[in-house]
Amino acid sequence: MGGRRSEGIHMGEEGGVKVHGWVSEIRDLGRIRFVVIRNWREKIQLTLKRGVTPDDLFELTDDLTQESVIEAVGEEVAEKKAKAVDREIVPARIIVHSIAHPKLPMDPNWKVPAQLPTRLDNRPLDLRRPEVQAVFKIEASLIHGMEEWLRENGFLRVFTPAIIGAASESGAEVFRVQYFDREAYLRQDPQLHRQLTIIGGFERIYDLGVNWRAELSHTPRHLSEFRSIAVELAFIENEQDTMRVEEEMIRAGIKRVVEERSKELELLNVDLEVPKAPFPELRFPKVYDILEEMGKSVEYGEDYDTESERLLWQYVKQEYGADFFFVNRFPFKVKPFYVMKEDETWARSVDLLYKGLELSSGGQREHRYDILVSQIREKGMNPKSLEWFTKFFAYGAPPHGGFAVGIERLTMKMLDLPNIKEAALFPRDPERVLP
RNA sequence: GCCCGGGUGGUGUAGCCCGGUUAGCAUAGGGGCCUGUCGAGCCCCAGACCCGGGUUCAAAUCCCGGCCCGGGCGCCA
Repeated sequence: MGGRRSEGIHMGEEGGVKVHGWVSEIRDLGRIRFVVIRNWREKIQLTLKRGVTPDDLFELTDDLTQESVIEAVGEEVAEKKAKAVDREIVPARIIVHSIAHPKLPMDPNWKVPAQLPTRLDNRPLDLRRPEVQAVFKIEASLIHGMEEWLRENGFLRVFTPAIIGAASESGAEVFRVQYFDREAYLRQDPQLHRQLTIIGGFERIYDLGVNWRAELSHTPRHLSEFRSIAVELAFIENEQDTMRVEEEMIRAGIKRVVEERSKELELLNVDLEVPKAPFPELRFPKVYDILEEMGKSVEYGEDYDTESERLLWQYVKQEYGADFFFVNRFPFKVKPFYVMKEDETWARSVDLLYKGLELSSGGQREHRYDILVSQIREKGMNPKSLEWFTKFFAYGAPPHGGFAVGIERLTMKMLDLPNIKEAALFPRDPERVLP
């Protein structure tokens, strides 16, 4: 406290409490007036009575509008009569910080629900809703829990570059940026630099950061800008080691949410449990048989589609009662050059799916220089263009692997949100870069 | 990028198929009444058919184009 903000507040000899917030409702009954304020913890009702409350407080609150920002000092009512609030205060003093324009572009009280585009156009007002704030409180706890687990297990947080001089993988579209007199790109994934950090002798790392994809995706599960928690570890036996880390990290994140966000989960009507480990693992080529049994035909050696992901969830739900599951040993031909092959056809390449949605890709990476370069050729790429990356594998690379979990996707599925944009404060998609 | 669906007061919707009233309702807004409201209540007021073209005596309504939005697919986290 202190400074200009508390000027004009005098607690009085008898003391009192000080509250602040955004005006949620004003109910004027003539001789009595109620002003309900909300902040990110609670709702508080200020009760003003004619003849009891000083007249200047009535005059002050005459001009109040919904969403105005005020502070108040007063006596807390011990036996509050107000039902739908956490506290009731009889104010002795009110400070108005900001009068809101009376015509709001949407209603944070949600008497008339707004559509998602309207909400996102007016996101700062939308964010005032306790249900919306709950999503981000939960997300923060989720990340806290995952980071805590990683640190306790010897992982070091690192920052890898967001601007890269060469498109990091084939496939996903990249955003081009002007980099002095050259062209550069925003990273789609911190993948390759995590590997180079491993080669730099950092044995267990994670990078919590932003990724960009310039895909024209119009779906409820894609963002042009998203965050991932990307883990890489050295001296692994095989891809199973990365899977164990991934499932424990996720369990720790969810455990934290369950422990400290019960109020928010209840508000969102979400019944959350920490998933059991190990997560079920499905493997190619058996995946084709499972899908065949479920009436879905996918050509042997090819990748599956979105519908298959949902069918496989249905399968593991029936067989194991699980929402999280791994799919391992993808065909090498559908995965990037850097994955480690198990044999000629299949790779130690692992996806983690949650409720039928891909949450992460990962697995064991190829660390042997000659094989890595030959895999680049096999992909029809020019080894020269990737030399900036591959050359360091010639100077000592340990066996390693990792994964990158999409944070908004994890949050969305955990809370059964209908759209991933609900899990980003200010989401970016092909149509939206403002606000 | 391809395929579907949709744009009505500030917000959310009815009306559109089957063309013709003052375009209805809720909520927010303005004014009034009310001493315990809590989605407060009651009375009054103001406020809208995405843009352009076409068909027609007449278009929110039918047709074409554009713009915007949502969903499905592909790609991926």
